Amino acid sequence: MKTCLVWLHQDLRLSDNPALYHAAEAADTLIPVYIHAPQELEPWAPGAASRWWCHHSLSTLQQALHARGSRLIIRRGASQDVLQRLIRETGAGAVYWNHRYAPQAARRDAHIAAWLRAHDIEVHTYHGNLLYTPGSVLTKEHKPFRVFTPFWRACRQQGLGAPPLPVPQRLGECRLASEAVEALALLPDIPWHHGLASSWRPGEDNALEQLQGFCDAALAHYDAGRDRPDRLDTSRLSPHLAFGEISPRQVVSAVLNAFMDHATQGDSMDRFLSELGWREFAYHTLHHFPYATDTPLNPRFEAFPWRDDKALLRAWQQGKTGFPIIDAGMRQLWHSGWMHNRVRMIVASFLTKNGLQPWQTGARWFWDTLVDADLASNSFNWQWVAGCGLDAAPYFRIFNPVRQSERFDPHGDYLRQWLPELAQLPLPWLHRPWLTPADVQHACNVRIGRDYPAPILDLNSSRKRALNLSRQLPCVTNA
DNA sequence: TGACTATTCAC
DNA sequence: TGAATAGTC
Repeated sequence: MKTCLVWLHQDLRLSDNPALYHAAEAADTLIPVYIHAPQELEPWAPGAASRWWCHHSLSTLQQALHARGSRLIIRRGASQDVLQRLIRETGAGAVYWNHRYAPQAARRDAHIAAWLRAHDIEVHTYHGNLLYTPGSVLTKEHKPFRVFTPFWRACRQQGLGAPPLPVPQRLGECRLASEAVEALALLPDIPWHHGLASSWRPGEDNALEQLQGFCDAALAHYDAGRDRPDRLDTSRLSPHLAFGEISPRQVVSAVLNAFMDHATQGDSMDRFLSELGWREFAYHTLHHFPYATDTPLNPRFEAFPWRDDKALLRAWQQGKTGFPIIDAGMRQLWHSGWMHNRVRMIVASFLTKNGLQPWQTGARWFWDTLVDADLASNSFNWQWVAGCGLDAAPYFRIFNPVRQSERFDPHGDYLRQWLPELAQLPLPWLHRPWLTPADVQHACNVRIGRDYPAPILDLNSSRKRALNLSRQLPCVTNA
């Protein structure tokens, strides 16, 4: 009789879950375990929005396992202690899991794997949440790629991987006691989660449904639609991927099927796949440079004179900067735990370049407020915008929030959705309310400076300031 | 996966 | 006078 533990974490799914699948093949008795140990992930323990999602994701996984006669065993405490206790209680001889890549988690897992093996417990680990194994995609000089395009080309040359695994046929019974999900106290005390609940449906079944809906509708014109925050043309799979309710292999597989079945443009498919490629690039980068969560990948930026402006930061966080596209994005984030990717770039450029606030500050706010908060992607993308990341936006690429707003929200629908106080403003002014003539303001029942803030900074001079500071960065040769 | 500015060319 | 283009940060 062989008893196997499956140590689940950010792979809260039954399908295409290699750890679960292979454990089910090998085990007479299978015990799926989730260990709540946020203290082990500090200083990057999950933020408030993530905890909300986690609560619901665990609940649905619990139900899904229950429906198949199994049970999710939830425990709290130090991971090693919990595993040790479970092994003693059950006589388990093997532990299965899918790799975690956040530096703190990866270190802990490596330590625990060594400890288990030293105690003659089998350890089986899998790369179930990535398409390519971090560390396995290298340049000819066996160094990490620092530019996306050749990285992704090298990945694609390896193929898109094996087809997804099915849900294991036989999970078997599990009679251990579990803590209730509620005992983990993941839900916020303030009634902040109403916005999240009305925006999202966590869980594996919903993730698969979301994927199929995207492939049937928006994927065909993704190349053009993806940049429009006023439309629902992105996949919105990010939180499902972040919690492993769906695997990137399943996403790839569905996208390829859609391409075969209907006339999805190759451009759109390649563009969408390359977004998964950026996700891979971020994970591989964090694998090679685990300090990248807090330290610029380009050492020139260690000397950058970031400012500390609490008032500016607060205005940005609250969506009260006076720039509609910034404020709409930040309010969308606060309300729904998510922001359109185009808008993420705009608000990040605004905070770091116009506002000169450190990218780490912005990354931390996103970490706490995003339901899709993902340490690899979040750190990587903030570094990218700030100009200190790999294959980063050059320092001179500074978004103008008004131009971006006009280009990507041409009818102002996105702005009106999130800024009701401006909803009556007609079009040229909606993107630049501070220039609205007094009589128009009066007719539209809004007074700028009273009902909606005047701009907290000057775009022109702050842009020049950022350019000057960037130009002055010392040259550090990157041997 | 920018924006700004000067310059040119067609009215 | 405005669109298109090139050069610069």
